[in-house]
Amino acid sequence: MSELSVVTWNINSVRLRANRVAAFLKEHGPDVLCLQEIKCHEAQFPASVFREAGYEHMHIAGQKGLHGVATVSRLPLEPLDTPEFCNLGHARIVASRIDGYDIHNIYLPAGGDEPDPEINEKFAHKLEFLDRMEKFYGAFDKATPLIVVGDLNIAPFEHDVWSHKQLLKIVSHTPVETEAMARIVEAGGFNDLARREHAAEQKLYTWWSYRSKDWAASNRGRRLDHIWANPAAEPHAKPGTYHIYLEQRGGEKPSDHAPVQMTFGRL
DNA sequence: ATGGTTGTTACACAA
Repeated sequence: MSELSVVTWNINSVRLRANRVAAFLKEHGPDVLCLQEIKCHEAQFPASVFREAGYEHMHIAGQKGLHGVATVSRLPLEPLDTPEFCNLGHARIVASRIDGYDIHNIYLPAGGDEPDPEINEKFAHKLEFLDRMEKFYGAFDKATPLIVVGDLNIAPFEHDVWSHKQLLKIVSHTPVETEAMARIVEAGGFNDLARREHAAEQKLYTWWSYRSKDWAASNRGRRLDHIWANPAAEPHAKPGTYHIYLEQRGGEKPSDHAPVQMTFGRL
């Protein structure tokens, strides 16, 4: 095998959607699946479902009922130290090395409703998390292939939201957030692979609110889920392989996020 | 402009 396909998916409870995930793995067979919002402890993670699907290697950081991330892999996985982006001890990051790539799987804080750190401590937490990411990735060795994926809860560009104008004061698309994200991308030398693959004018969404009668008809989405490659990894990201599995937003009991995939060459 | 839905949990809260 000469390729390493990586999928990131905010699953919004892995226990509730274990069967959906297993069917997805059976149909599409990515090499690596990075899940966010597993919403359970490590011990409650449905590991047998993944093992039976051929994903024997797992790195899980869970907590009771909230947050939680897991990276599962067909290939051997080496757990790495967890970058300390969260100052509240949440299970929001797992770092793993798979086939020579460092893969950081991140669930960035949503940040609450009010985009003012003075009155909303969740937003302050989000900004602190972003600041720590900028410092960490600025110091990260650019020669080590690094892929950063996850639900970053920010839609950075105009066409990453259904209405730029209407969302400028909505958490996930405020200038203070999108500018912080731009600084992280700059510091790490990252390439936002969705935008490497698609023109800036093309609308791209990976999340649609549950609070909509018909998510597909109204299509008021945002691109919150990301796949970034640093300078050592980006040349190995295969052109034309970026994909959003829109159909996973449909069907019975979907997550509010769709899975997103990119394929890399084996190092 | 407001309220709309979902998941985990325990009699709200986070998203």
